[in-house]
Amino acid sequence: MAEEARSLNFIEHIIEEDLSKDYSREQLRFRFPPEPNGYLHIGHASSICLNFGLGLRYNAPVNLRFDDTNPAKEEKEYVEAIKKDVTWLGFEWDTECYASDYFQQLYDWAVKLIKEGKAYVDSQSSEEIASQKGTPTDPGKDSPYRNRSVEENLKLFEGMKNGEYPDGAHVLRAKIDMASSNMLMRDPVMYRILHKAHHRTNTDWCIYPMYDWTHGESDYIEQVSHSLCTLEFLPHRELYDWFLDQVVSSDKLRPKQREFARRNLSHTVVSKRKLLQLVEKGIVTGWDDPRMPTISGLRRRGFTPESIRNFADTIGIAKRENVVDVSLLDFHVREHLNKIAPRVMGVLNPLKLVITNYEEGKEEWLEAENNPEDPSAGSREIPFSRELYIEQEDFREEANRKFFRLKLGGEVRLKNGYIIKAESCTKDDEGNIMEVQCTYDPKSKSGSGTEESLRKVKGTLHWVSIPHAITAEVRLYDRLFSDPTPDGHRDKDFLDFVNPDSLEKVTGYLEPSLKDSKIGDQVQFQRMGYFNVDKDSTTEKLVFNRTVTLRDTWAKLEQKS
RNA sequence: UGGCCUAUGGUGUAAUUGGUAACACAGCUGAUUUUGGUUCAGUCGUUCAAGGUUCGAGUCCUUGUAGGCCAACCA
Repeated sequence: MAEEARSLNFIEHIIEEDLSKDYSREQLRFRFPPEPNGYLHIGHASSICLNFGLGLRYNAPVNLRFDDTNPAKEEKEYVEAIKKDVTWLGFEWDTECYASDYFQQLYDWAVKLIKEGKAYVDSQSSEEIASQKGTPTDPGKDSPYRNRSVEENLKLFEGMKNGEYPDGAHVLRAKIDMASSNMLMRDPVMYRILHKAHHRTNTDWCIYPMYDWTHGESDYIEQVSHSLCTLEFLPHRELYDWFLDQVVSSDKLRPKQREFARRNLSHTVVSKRKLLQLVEKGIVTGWDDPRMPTISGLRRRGFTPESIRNFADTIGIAKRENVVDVSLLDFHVREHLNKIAPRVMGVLNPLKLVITNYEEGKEEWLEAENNPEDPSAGSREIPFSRELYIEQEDFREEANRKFFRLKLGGEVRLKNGYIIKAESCTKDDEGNIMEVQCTYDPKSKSGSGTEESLRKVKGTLHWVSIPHAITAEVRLYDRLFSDPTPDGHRDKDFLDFVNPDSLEKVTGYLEPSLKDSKIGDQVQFQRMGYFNVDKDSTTEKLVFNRTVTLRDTWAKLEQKS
């Protein structure tokens, strides 16, 4: 229903047009083609949501294809991590494919090109080849090996395949046009020699196909109808089509490459090289550090698949450059977590509060609803006693009317408990407030229905009973970079913008119901934000991550004044 | 001294394909609220520039401007 109300993005317009002309719905097929050389990040999430979203929309299969043509960089470990991330996001691929499964077919086609005089073995060094390539404004020069005979090419290529030559001795090049205005058409390399074991084919091959030669042909083999990639591949399209021209038969579907702009997120970087630097320099603890923009980092931080999918849907897809504000991602997690996260109370910056007219040693169990957004979530009981913790920020000796919290002589409600009045406070030698003494109105108990309980007081504070509180390590995260576009400055390195305060660890005092929390559990610490239980948690020590704060209009007010 | 892509509020994306510039976020007001949360109501503000075609242009044409991509045996 909602889907029909949504307007189409430009890719969907292309598909609709194809459908109205020469494509049938059954022919639609998509693919998500990561190279297994690193972890997926939020940018990949957009691409995943685009391709799998299209699959869902058109009821078309989507392949997960590993573009594994460079054994120097790729590992099985990444394959597994990628599969886990895609699955976690909530998508199901039709077929798990590997470009390496097509090595033989690709080789056979390459032989065909050689026979047709459309490919040749070049025996120069990569430097020599590069120097002949020309520049975007100057045409290139033909290689001295460009006109080798078919027989010689065939023999050399087979020798390459059979391991008769060392790395770099020869390459196979397509014979296209050294004067093309498109650099990629200047006799691109199709194969290089690489005596390196592959994570799937092991040492079966010592020549490996290049991206351009592999990608379109893989799409063709899998009969992918729309091969979607990012804008920097636009110049590759001409070559993609040229390679396809060499093998396509008229009774099969011919794939189309179309390009969209990659989504950039403010206050973050996504290039693998830069992410790796963050890990290697110890700025973060690993690829799944909750501050990382990797899928695994976001997962650990407490982001939900739904929130990431909604985010991707909202930002959409287009062809212009963009920097999406992270606050939009925050919005989507809050939106989802607001619906599903149970409310609990936890004090992160404690200030002792003593209720002087509350009987010493007495304890009461107060009923608290688990989620006002979801009545079916039920309620639980929380202990109340004479000595409590509240947040330091929730008490001031003096404050103006805008301060809806506790001040001397002022009243406030303790959430799910009683209305209290601050009477006095004690300070240490330096003037720091150490304790607040207050009185409570015994008839004002929440939910008791008495006249006193119905009284409106302006502020409501969360709290925790000191004798009942459990402690936990709470990790408070802030954005990793202080600049919206850390890698967008020519004169400065992105590392110059690392936010030194992106992680703060505090001890939290939590209501005892949290004692049996499991790794991954998500809760809202009322008035503080959404948190989840980190994988570092043990039975002895709970560790919480703050996923995101609550919207905080008070903090904004404070900042202004 | 090249080729190609792009240009819509602070941000991202739309616009029945030439017919009232809309949606979300952010911002600001107010209401509700036992979370300064949520929810609700309202508000702010936009077609890169100049020409042209047309009854009518964000959309088509021309010129300009700005930004991006292209010279890995990476993907």
